[in-house]
Order: sequence, then C-alpha cells, then structure tokens
Amino acid sequence: MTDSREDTDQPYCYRYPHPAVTTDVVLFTIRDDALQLLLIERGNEPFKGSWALPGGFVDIDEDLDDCAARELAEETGVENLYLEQLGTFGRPGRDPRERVISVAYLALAPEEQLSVRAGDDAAAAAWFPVKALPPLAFDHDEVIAVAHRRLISKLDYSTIAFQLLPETFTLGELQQVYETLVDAEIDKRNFRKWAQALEQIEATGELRRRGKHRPARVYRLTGRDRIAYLK
Amino acid sequence: MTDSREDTDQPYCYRYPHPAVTTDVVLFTIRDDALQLLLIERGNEPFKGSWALPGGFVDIDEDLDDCAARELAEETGVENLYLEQLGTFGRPGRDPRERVISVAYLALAPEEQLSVRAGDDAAAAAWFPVKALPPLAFDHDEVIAVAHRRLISKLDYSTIAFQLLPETFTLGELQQVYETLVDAEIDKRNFRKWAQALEQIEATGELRRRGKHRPARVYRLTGRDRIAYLK
DNA sequence: CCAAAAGTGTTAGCAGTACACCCATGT
DNA sequence: ACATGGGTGTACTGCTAACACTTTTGG
Repeated sequence: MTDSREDTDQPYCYRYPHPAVTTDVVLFTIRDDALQLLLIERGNEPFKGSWALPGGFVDIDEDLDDCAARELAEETGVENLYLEQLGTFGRPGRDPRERVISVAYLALAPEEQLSVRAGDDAAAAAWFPVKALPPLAFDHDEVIAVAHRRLISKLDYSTIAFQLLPETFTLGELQQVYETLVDAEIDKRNFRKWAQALEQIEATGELRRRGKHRPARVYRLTGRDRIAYLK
Repeated sequence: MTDSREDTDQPYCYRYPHPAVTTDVVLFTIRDDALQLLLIERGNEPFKGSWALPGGFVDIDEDLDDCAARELAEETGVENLYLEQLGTFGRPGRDPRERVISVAYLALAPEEQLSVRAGDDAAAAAWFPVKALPPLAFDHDEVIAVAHRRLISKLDYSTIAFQLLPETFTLGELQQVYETLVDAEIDKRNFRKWAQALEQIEATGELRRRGKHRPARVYRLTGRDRIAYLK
C-alpha cells in the first residue's frame, strides 16, 4: 500500500488531526542519603537548556511500556528496572510545537545498577535531589509531583521501596531507604519487627562487614514479584 | 500556513506516524442492588454488534479530562460526575484499524442522576452488572477489570463510594452501597460508628420516610471535596 | 578501650470486630 | 399487632508506638 505522498517530508497523513504520543519517565534512586531523580538537559528547542524528564516519542508499533523501557535504557544503560505507569498528561499547549500527549512512568532503581550517560538528543544527564530541582521543561514539574506523591503513598501498602535496594541488603540499609523516603527517623526495633513480619525477605546467611562495627546479616527478597501489596 | 494537501481526504500530515488517541470511560453505578456499568453497542465496524465502553477520539485542542466528560455527557446526558484517570492502554493491535491509544477513565454516579440515551454512533446503550458482562470489543474487558480493582481497593482508603449516592442519603443507603461493592454483609453498628467517625458526613436534620418502618435521618457530605483519603 | 552500627522484648493505647435489643412507622 | 428497617453500647482482640541496653567489630 504505497502512498503518493510518501516522497514528501510529511508522508504520514490522516483524515483527522492526530496528536503525538510520548513516554516520559520519572526515575528515582537514592544517592547520598537523598531521594534523587534523573533529568536530561535539553539540547534542542523548545526549552533548550532547560532540564526535562527522559523520554521520547512512541514508535508506531511499540507498546507503551516498551517505549518507556527503551528510552530509559538509552539514557541510563540499565534494563530490567521497576517501571509502572503513572498517568497521562495531555493538556493542550503543554508542548509548543504540536499537540503532545505524554504517558508518564514511575521507575525505581538502586544507585549501584545505574551508569548514566547522556544520550543522543540530550546535552547532559544528571541526578537532582527531589528537594532541589532545577527549572523544568514542559509540565514536568507537575509530572514529578505526581510521581513523588505516588511513591510516598505506596510505601504504606506495598513493598515498592525495596526496588531502591540492590539484590542483597542489610536491614540497616533498608531502614535508611525508608527514613530517606519519609524524611524522618524510624524506631529501629519496630522497623525490624515490621520488615521481618512482611514475609518478603529472607536472610542469605552471610554477613556484611562495613566499617568498624558489628557485621550485619544480609537479606534478599523472597519470591520473584517486584512488589507485594500488604494486607 | 496552508497546506497543498488540505483538499484531499487525509489533509493532516506528519513527518512521523502518529497514533490516534481516544478516551474510554468505565462508568459504574448501583442499580437493583448490583454494581453495573454502562456499555454501548457498536453500530460500526470493527466489532460491530459487540458492546464497548463509551468513548471517542480526543479533539486536537481538547484536554483529556474534558474529552472523557464530553463523551460521557453525549452518552448519558449527565455532567458533573466523578471522573478520575485510570490508565492508558496502548498495545499495538488493540484496534484493527490503526494504532489507537486509549486513556481510560473511571466514573461514578448515582443512578438517580443518570438518564442514558443512545448516542450517534452507538446502536444502543445499556447497563450491565459487572458480574454478567457481554462479550466486549477491543481490550475493554481488561480496562474494566482494572477499573473494578481500582474501585474496590479505593474503598479501603478513601470515600470514593460516596460518589455512588445522591446528595442526600441515609446511613442505611450508604451501607447498602458498601455491601454491594464488597459483596458481603457488614455489621450495622460497626459500619455506622465507622461512617460517623470519618467526619465526612453530617445530618441535615431531616428525616426520610420510606416504607413501613421508622424514618431515617438524612445525611449529606461535608466539605466540597469529591473524595477524601483516610488516615 | 573507644566509637559505631547490629541486634533484641515488653508494655500501653487504640482501632477493629463481634454481638442483641428497643424504636418508630405503615399496613 | 405485626413486619420492617432505624438506631444504639460494650467487651475482646490484635496491631501500633514508645522505649534502653548488650554485642561485635575496626581502629
């Protein structure tokens, strides 16, 4: 089915106007005891020089989840991280070029697995603490706010935060993740009691020696499910 | 900026292929003591004769929420109902015509406010109990499953179910809604204690006489927020 | 031996659950 | 008078939150 217009520079034609569809990813990690997220510096207009979420246009035969994973892999070199759909942002005018509808994703990964490099159309990629974000392109401040709220509220009823830890971890590290996320101190005994009652972690039997203090037991997740929902 | 192709039947042209974007709405209500949802019978191919969620294409300058509300108003004649974005479904091939990405919404309304009439491109519109759905077009069975799960899980931590009641209601009516949703009986005293501890409802002072029994106190929601999140 | 994080139980309060009878009305 | 749903309190149980000391290592 050839098209007589396919030799022009706008060969894809429709009876009604179509929006462009992108995915954008809010990738959180914990670095330096702070919740941080990945941004790229835009190398092109619009918003050239501003920071924006990593993301890009959905290929015409590509599933949305695959697109988010692909864009993220291109930016971070990491595959197989936690990814969930967050919501879709489509206010007319949010992109000055054309109507763009963005399907946003929430992603989590432990710092250890990430080796960020700037991609093709990004001038730079960098981590920013959620508490100290630069001016953002498009409506990405709003997307980030939604992602952050979702992450925090999911702490209450799921094990989503475990995605911020590597495969093996100590209870102290787990507690640090939670304390960073809720931005408060947590009672050590209560936390450990809670964590072990989840039936989502098991001791590997190994010990980890770090620093001049008693070695800590090493744990890993039981089951292969990425996140569990509590009670 | 005129375009030399605007007199053809496909005048909207792009450098890269663009998907079509629709909104689809899962509108729940309670009828005959059962959770039911609104479906339309498709009058055109594809899936002609099958039942589908009400919805349609997003206008190029229309916000997504507005599109969902508009499509629903066209089908039900109701405005100002509870509407929240559910998720976006975009698997390639879900629509055999072209790539269509659908932003799904969850809507709730009390039966009293609904006067459903078949719209333009629908052969018919009808209510179906969630437990007895007909064969569905596209991936709408999946969309409905997600909507149903979301509704049920939100019962635990929000007052979303109040959206299934009219402005004023009795505690007995409220309890019936909850019993229908969880598909189980609830202890009357505990339910009433819980409902009144929410600080989300207040007695109007009026009584409602219905049937041969003691009249019931009438309540309404306090505050103007559509739903409140609990603790 | 000192500093630092690992590890460990008990108690008190509160929220959720189970449970039974009288009240006001219409017929 | 009877059938129907409206309206009310108490006791138990299980989860949550507060709280301090000993252990093991590295320096």
